[in-house]
Amino acid sequence: MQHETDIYDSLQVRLISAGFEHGAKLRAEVLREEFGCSASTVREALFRLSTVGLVVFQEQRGFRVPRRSPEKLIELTHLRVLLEGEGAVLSIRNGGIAWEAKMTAAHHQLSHIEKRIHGADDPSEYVGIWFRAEREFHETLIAACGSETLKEMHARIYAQFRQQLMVADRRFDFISENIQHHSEILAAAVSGDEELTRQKVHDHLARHLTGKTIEP
Amino acid sequence: MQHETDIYDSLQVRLISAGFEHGAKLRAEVLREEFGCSASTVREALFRLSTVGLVVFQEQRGFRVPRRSPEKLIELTHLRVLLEGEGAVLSIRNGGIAWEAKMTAAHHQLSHIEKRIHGADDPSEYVGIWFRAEREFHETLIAACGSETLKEMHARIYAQFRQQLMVADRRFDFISENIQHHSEILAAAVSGDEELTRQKVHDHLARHLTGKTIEP
DNA sequence: ATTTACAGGAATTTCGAGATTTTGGTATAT
DNA sequence: ATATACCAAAATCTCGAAATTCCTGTAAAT
Repeated sequence: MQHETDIYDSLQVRLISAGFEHGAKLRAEVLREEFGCSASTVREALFRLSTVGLVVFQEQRGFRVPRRSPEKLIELTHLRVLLEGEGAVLSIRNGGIAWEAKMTAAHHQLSHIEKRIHGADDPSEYVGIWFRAEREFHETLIAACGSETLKEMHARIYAQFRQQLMVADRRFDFISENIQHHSEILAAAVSGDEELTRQKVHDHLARHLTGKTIEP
Repeated sequence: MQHETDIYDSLQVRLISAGFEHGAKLRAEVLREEFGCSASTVREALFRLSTVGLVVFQEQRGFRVPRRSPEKLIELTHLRVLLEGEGAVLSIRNGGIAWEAKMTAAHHQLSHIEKRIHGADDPSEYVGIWFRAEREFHETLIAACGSETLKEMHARIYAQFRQQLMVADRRFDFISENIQHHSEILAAAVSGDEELTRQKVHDHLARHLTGKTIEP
């Protein structure tokens, strides 16, 4: 049996991985069929997603996928830099060897995938797997920060960030840059240099701070 | 007619201003009567509040007011310092004269109330009005940061912070300290000294970073 | 005495229909 | 031509009851 929570999760995945058009209307009656449940159940899930920012709710006029906007992406990027930088610094202080090990593991995994994408003819088939690995890497970076609240908040910002970007570039033109970025972040983190880590996190995301990432 | 949103707002207010016991169960059937609506409507509001962190939801076992915990308060304080510091710095850069004017206005209002509390026999009657003024002051501090996302996030953290504290000290023993803090923040902000402002925001909240603010 | 099994009752979750509101199109008036 | 008023279709919101799950206290078994 499908639970409300399953529907919530399922919708969340679709919302951050190009499962819907930007600005599309989300009609509970329609989604109902897909999940084989009643409209009110979908409605509840959508309501929750709206407080998370993945869905826009307007009184008496239903739910929508948020529109893409350069400004929003800039704001989200700014917050990612802030939260991820802070989380990384705290992880450096509290994480110890165990965290460093997890970091290198997560990086190994990610860089393996990124290298394959780099040499692939059709990178688009890697989209899903790359998403997971990249998220895992960034979550590991702040995993030892000691604050569940910070991690939750980061997860939300990350999700909205992804939703805004929505595989802006399926050809992965940025991938070779990214390989470099990720290993620099790893190196800085493991070396224990707090300010350098912050800097590298910033540099990694800097291209989204210009407002030129999204083409209409 | 009462709208779902009204119920949401109403519950939010009660949740952050001692309207419920910590850890109390929130039964939709019970709250239903209070609002004169159906249980499902209350349920939806509670669901939304759960994604905001003001209510804890557990599958198949309903809703609760979050328990008080020193760790949580520390985490929230840490994030407040981070977000409010960042927001203040951005406001300094973007706010201009208009923002400085609003800051002095908000501070004037707040300090007026705080001085009255300082000299009052029974300060508890000022609780509500002080809450509003204090929130207004801190919201104004970041009002010109230019990021709606940051402001939203700060509002959430602030609400959870208040919920944890829940008028921990109704006698306002801290009030004279606070008067000092708030004017130092104002002075630093208006002077345009970014690092000093960050520092003053930190100092203002520092006593909540020790884990000693909440007594069981 | 402690554990397990089994009710009966209480709370939660789901559902679909009815009430309310918005939307879009058509007619009328300025 | 533009604006306003009105109406029907469609979508949203609310409700109370049915279905499901959890909880508590009692009885039986180890």
